[in-house]
Amino acid sequence: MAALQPVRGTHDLFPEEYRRHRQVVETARAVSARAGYGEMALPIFEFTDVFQRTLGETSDVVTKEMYTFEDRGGDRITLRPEATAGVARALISGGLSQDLPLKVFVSGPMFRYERPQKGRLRQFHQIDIELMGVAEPLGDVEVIAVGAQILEALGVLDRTTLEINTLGDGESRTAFRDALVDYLSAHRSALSEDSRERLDRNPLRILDSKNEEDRRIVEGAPAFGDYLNATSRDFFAAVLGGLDSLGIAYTLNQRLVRGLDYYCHTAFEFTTTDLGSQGAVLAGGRYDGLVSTMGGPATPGVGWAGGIERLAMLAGDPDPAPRPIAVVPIGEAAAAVALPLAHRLRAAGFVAELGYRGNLQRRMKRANKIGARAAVIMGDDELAADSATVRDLDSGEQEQVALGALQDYLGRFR
RNA sequence: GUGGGCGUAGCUCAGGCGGUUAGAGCACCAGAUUGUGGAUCUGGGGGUCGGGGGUUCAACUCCCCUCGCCCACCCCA
Repeated sequence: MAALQPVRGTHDLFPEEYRRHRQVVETARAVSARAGYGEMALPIFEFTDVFQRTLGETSDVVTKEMYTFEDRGGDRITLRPEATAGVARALISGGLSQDLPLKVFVSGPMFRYERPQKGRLRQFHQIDIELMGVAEPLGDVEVIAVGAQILEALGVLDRTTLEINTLGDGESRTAFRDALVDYLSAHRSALSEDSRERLDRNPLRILDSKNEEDRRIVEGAPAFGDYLNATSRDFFAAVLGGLDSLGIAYTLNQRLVRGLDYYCHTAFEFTTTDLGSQGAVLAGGRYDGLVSTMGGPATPGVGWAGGIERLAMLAGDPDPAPRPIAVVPIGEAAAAVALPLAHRLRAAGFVAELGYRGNLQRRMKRANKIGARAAVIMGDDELAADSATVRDLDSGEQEQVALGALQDYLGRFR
């Protein structure tokens, strides 16, 4: 299109819609703060290496989905596709491994170079918490519980399902992966083209295939549970036990997987069926190998990310904005008084709107349109009496009030 | 990246098997109402019919390309 338009997959958020986003972020910030997670800010871009190093063998594919470019100094830069790698990098470069556990809340824009669809933009927004330095299953429980409390506070928990699985520790996962690849290789010719490729690249993902024939084959595949060693089984049992004790409902889903090697133990997603095929609203897991993969000291970690757009679509309307008081002068003498009056009202904590032009009727229409709760009308008559006429725009009743008593009187409209 | 659907006013949409001034509702502006909003009535502004090219005497309409949106696939670190 010739006309000016935003870059594909990006979106303007005007105040009305942005309030829905703020509701999600503010709720998440407040709830996570009660569990001891402090908000931090991260750069919106990093050296490409920061993200690429966390992607391992699948990087060929995933790199194509990153927003990457070369800056003027010739450095390869990537707009962050998620927050976890940035937190891990900050932990390493900030020397924070001396001061664990690290408990942080992050929110803001993320970028992926993908074809947009419902709930999936190129610039999207996430909330995110990370708990680093805690190897105990209690950490997984806390992180999931905070997510559940946020969903509850947003009123969407009952429209989501918590799906959970364990990937076990490294030993278990390797054993399972080998068994799975053996099994699937025997059925290679029957797999879909996509899955034949996955078999080499990211075999666990085949468990999640939407292809019907694939699913038939997957039904006969080895089960993850059979390959878990005692350590892994105990860990998972402890996580589930913690959730049980908190009354957090979950569904075991053995097809819920993560492709990369540093993931281990718990993987979970809060999903919904209300958003088409982009069903995950808040998802995460344990990543004990991440920090060392990036070159830092071995540091366990667990966390999640939630999609703000998706959560905002599910959540109800946010609390309405406070309704303004409209200051309505009639004539120039009154206008000279109205300006400082509106200023004083704002200083006193009122939301005050002073129109910019127009006669009384015009200004009253405007006051109605912006949803003003009351109008403070001032003309020559009121000025002469050092007063203003205050009209309740809901009831239509009005009363003349001395300027000295005005703020007090307007208190009823807060 | 692949496949499908859709682009007409700020918004939601109608329309014409190619024909001269392109419509409605809502929204906006003005007036009825020169010190009173919401309701009603009257009038008004606003469109290169997404963009480019082609066919034609004539294209918003047909054809091709392109951009964008939506849906599914892929991907989901």
